[in-house]
Amino acid sequence: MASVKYIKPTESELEILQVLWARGLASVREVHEELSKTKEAGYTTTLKLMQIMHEKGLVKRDDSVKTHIYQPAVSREKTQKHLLGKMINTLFGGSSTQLVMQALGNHKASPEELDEIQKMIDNLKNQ
Amino acid sequence: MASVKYIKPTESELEILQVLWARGLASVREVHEELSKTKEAGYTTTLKLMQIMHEKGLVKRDDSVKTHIYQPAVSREKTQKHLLGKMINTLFGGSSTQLVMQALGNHKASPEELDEIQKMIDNLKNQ
DNA sequence: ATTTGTATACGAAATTTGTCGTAAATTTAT
DNA sequence: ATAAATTTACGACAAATTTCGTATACAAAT
Repeated sequence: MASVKYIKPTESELEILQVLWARGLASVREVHEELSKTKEAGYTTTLKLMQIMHEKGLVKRDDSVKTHIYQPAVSREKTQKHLLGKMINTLFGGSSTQLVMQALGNHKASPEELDEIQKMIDNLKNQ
Repeated sequence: MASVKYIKPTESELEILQVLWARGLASVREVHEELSKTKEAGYTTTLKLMQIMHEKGLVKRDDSVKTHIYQPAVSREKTQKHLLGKMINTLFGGSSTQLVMQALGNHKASPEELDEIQKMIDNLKNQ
């Protein structure tokens, strides 16, 4: 059982992963254009970050062509699970309920979304 | 309107804040003892971190006595709100519902807690 | 063929974070 | 009063993160 160590993405790496998760595949240029919308950064900075992410195993890439094509090597769900778990521990005293209440209170959800959550709660109760 | 810039606590700083939030007041020694239960670190490391936190304005302290007494200068709620908001944006594509679903799915909540959440949802709906 | 543009590779610097050793001050114990 | 223990102050270092300049390779355009 070769346990694969979880690699915690940094803040900047998460921004890049966001783009890759949304698009599936992307070149450095494409990722950089996307990030530029909300952030000031040089092209080579993005390039370097993505190269490091490749070394770490956070992304895969096809470098058989001149313009390398990257894709995520870690799933969005697993990353969410890890970081959420950590946040629940270090910020909400281990109580996921506290986190949920805080999230619902501060960040408006639509009635449809609330319905969805309610359904999930019903499911959890009937187990 | 002198806008006060929000200071993002680091991982280690959050651990210290956790202790201070729980106790209200504490000396470096007390914080360090608490942290030692789950973590290996030297006393002066904790001291240094808390001094830096004081410079940053994350904690207040009474240094009129030999053993300085620290207390949090930022509220747990505000810190939760900030970091949660950031996580929703960088990891859940801006959807608090996604985060809530993920949290409920992965981190078991008791029936009582589920009731509590349900009540909150009902409230939000009737607005 | 030469120029222009785009891409990667690489090294290096600046920052941040976490770590700890040592000195100085002060309190407590002998 | 002296020694031992505790505490703060301070500097320095190592690792991680982020940034960018420059060199090199290669493709496309002229």
